Amino acid sequence: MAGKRSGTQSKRPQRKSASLQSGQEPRSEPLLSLERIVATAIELLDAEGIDGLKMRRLADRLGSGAMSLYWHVGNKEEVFDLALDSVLEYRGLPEIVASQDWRGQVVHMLEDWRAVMLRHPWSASLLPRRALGPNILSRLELMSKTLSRAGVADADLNVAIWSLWNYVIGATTTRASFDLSDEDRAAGQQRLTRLSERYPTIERSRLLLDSDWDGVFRKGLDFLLDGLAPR
Amino acid sequence: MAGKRSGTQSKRPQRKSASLQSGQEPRSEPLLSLERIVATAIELLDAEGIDGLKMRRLADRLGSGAMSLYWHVGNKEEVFDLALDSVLEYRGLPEIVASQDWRGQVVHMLEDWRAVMLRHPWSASLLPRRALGPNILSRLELMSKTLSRAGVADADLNVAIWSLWNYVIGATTTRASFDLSDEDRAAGQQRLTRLSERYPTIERSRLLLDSDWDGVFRKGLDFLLDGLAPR
DNA sequence: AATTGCATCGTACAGTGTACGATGTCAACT
DNA sequence: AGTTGACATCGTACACTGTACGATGCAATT
Repeated sequence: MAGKRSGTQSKRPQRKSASLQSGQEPRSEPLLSLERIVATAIELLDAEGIDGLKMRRLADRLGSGAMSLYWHVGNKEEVFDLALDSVLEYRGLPEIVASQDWRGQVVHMLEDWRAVMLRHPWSASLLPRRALGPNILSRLELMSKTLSRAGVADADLNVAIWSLWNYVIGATTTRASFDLSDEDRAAGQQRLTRLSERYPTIERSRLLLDSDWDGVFRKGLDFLLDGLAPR
Repeated sequence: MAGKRSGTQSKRPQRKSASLQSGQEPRSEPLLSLERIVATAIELLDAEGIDGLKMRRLADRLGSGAMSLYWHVGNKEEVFDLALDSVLEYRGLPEIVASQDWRGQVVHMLEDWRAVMLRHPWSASLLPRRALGPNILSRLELMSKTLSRAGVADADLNVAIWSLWNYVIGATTTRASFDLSDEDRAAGQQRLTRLSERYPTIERSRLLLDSDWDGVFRKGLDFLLDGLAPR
C-alpha cells in the first residue's frame, strides 16, 4: 500500500477545537487562526490558481513564518480541504426554501452551486479528489430533503441525487477547464481548426468554441429533471 | 502573469514525428520511445496513483536515466496529457456502431467510457484539468455523429452532448473519489456516523454507504436520455 | 576520417513540504 | 512573586522534486 494520507485525527499538537469552557477572548488579535488561514488561502487560490498555493507564500500573506501554519493545520492537503469546503458553504435563501416550488428550489440550489464553483475555478478541479466536508454534506442533505418532500420515492432518491450531483460536478469541472488563459485558448483553437477535418461534426456545431454555457447548463438540467420527475 | 505553461510546440529538440522518408528500422530496440514511456507511465499511475508518478521513478522502470525522458517529452505535464489521452482511446465495436439502435449505441459508448476511467481512477481526476487530446475529441465526434444521425436537431445537439458528457464526467470522478483506501474509507464512515444526526436524510437513504454505483449510473443515464429524447 | 543528427545520461540547482527543536507569551496555580 | 505548563510562533535543516545544461556515445552520411 502506498497510502500515506493521514486520518481525520492526527497526533500533532493541532490546537483544541475552540475553547473548552473558559469562555474568554484570546486576548486581542490572534495574528494567526484557522479562519484567517483558510480565508487567505482562498484569496491566494483565486489569484494564483491551484499551483500557486505554497505554504511559504501563504505564510507571507499572513505575515507569519511558514512553519507557524502547521500549528493550526496538519499539512497542506488539509488547507485544500478546508478551502474547498469553506467556499461551498450554502447561504440558503429562506424565501426560496419555504416555497412549495420544489423544482424551483432544486434549480436554484444547483445554479448557486455552479456559480460558486465558477467563481473559484480551482474548486472545481479540487472537488473530485478531496473528501466530503461538512458544507458539501449539508448541500447534499438539503437536496435530499427537498426531493424527498417533493414526493420522490425513497427507492429513487439516491439515483436522483447522484444524477443531479454528477451533472453539476461535470458541468462545472468542464466549464472550469475551458477557462484557460488566452494563450492556451488561442493554442487550443489553432490546434482544433488544424484538425477540423478529422472532427467534422464537432467543427460544424462549434461545440468547443461558442457554446452558451449558461444556457446549456440550464437546458440540460431541465432535461434531466424532466426525466427524473415528468411534469 | 504567472503562466509558465508551454504551448503545443516547444523549441526543444523534441524528436521528429516518425522518420521522414528514410523508411528503415531504427536498427533494433529503441530502448526508449514515446509509446513505451506512455505505457509505463500508465502502469505507474495505476499502481501508485497520481502522486506516485515521478520522473525518476518512471525512468527507473524504463531502465534509463531520468533526463533521457526529456528527449521524448517536453515536461511532466505532457506525460499526464499523453497517458490520459492514451487510456481514453475508443476501441469501438463495429457491430454496435452499425446497428440502428442509437440509444443503445449511446449507452454503450458512455458505459465504455465510464469503465475505462474506473479502471484507471487517476484519469478521472486528471480529465477536468487537462486539455482535450485526439482520442477524447474522437469520442466526442463519434457521439455527435450518433446523436445527429438519431435525429437530434442541430440546435439541441450541443446541449445533448454536453449534458451526457457532464453526466459521465461527474459520475466517474465522484465514483473514483470514493475508491479510497480501506483506511480512509473507515475514517470517513466513522466521521459520517458521528455526524449522522446532522444529516438525517442522507443517513436514512445510506447515500454514501451502499449505493449501487453501476445501477445508479445506468438509471440516471436512462432518465437523462428520456429527457433528451422522449421515447 | 570527419561530420552530423539522434539519443542517453550525470551533475547541479532552485524550489517544495515539513520534521525538529528553540523560543516567546500568558494564564493559573503554589 | 515565582513557577509551571499549555499555547503559539519561528529558524534551520533535510529529503525530494522537476528540469537546465552540457558531456558523451553512436549510426549514417559525406
